[in-house]
Amino acid sequence: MARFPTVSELEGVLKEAGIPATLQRLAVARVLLTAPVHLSADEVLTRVRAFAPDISRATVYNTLNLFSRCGLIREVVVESGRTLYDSSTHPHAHFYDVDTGTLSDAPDSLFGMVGRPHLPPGLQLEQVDVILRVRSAKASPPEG
Amino acid sequence: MARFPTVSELEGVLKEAGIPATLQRLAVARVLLTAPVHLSADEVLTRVRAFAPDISRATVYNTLNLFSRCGLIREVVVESGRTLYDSSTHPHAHFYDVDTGTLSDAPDSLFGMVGRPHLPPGLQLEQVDVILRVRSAKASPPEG
DNA sequence: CCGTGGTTTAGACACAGTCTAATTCGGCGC
DNA sequence: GCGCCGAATTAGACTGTGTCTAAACCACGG
Repeated sequence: MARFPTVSELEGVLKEAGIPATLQRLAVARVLLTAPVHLSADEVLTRVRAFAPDISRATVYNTLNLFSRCGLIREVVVESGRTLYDSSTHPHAHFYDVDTGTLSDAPDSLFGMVGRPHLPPGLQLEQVDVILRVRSAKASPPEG
Repeated sequence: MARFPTVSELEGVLKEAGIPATLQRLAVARVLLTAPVHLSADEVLTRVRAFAPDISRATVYNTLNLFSRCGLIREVVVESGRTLYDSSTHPHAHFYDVDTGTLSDAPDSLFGMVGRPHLPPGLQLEQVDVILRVRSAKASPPEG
């Protein structure tokens, strides 16, 4: 997929994924599916409330898991207790800035290893997570 | 490093890493550094108590963070709220079986992409995490 | 023997995420 | 329009990881 859907296309996107559209789900979709973002569940909740003020935390979590299971978004666990949700589902690596906690997509050139690594028999590949942990590093004073 | 240290070598290993040896730390080291394992903090705590029955949870967490910071072990966050500690610190990819929750080391051939990907300027690479999420899959009934 | 700095400790705490049981919603046959 | 039913949503309790704090402890040097 190349383009992000517009708001009016969201209902179709959910349908196509086999997900009955509800107001709450459309609100989550609007936050996560219409532009490239990396958000925590909590940030999603906050943003979604702009469109659906009464949505509950549980519903956001349910919906995130649902979307993730259906391949509409991608879960990225960057630290223990810190999960981000990525609009982009196509295989790609991530930069994670350990100082700022910022996640960003890495250029495809950094995702070389994938293809189809031959696995031990009986295993089927679900997903490949590649996280390049970086430091934005203003600190490198010694060694001068 | 090729071999895992023996129990009697542990004190030297800690010294070399700049870590004052204590009974508690030696106990943790014994569990994590003398053989290839992938353990959660809780599993470490349980096993450590075989050698140091009165060690506290806080100390185990402190020590795990300390060892990790000093490059003696490696933290692998496999799921939100599930962190495993790996005896092996050399760069390598992991298999994570999402059904059983088992983590295992992948052959080096699967870690092709590394080397030194040229990063955006001002970023310095801390660590590369590659997790191949697999399913042990007894379920593949249709498509027959 | 005492002081000092690092280590350990129990328990409180913070937070992400899940679960449960009850309510609400939305479509459908009547 | 009315009532029904399964699905979706909800509040709030709950769980499990991991951190924090303040006190106790320990080893060592003076």
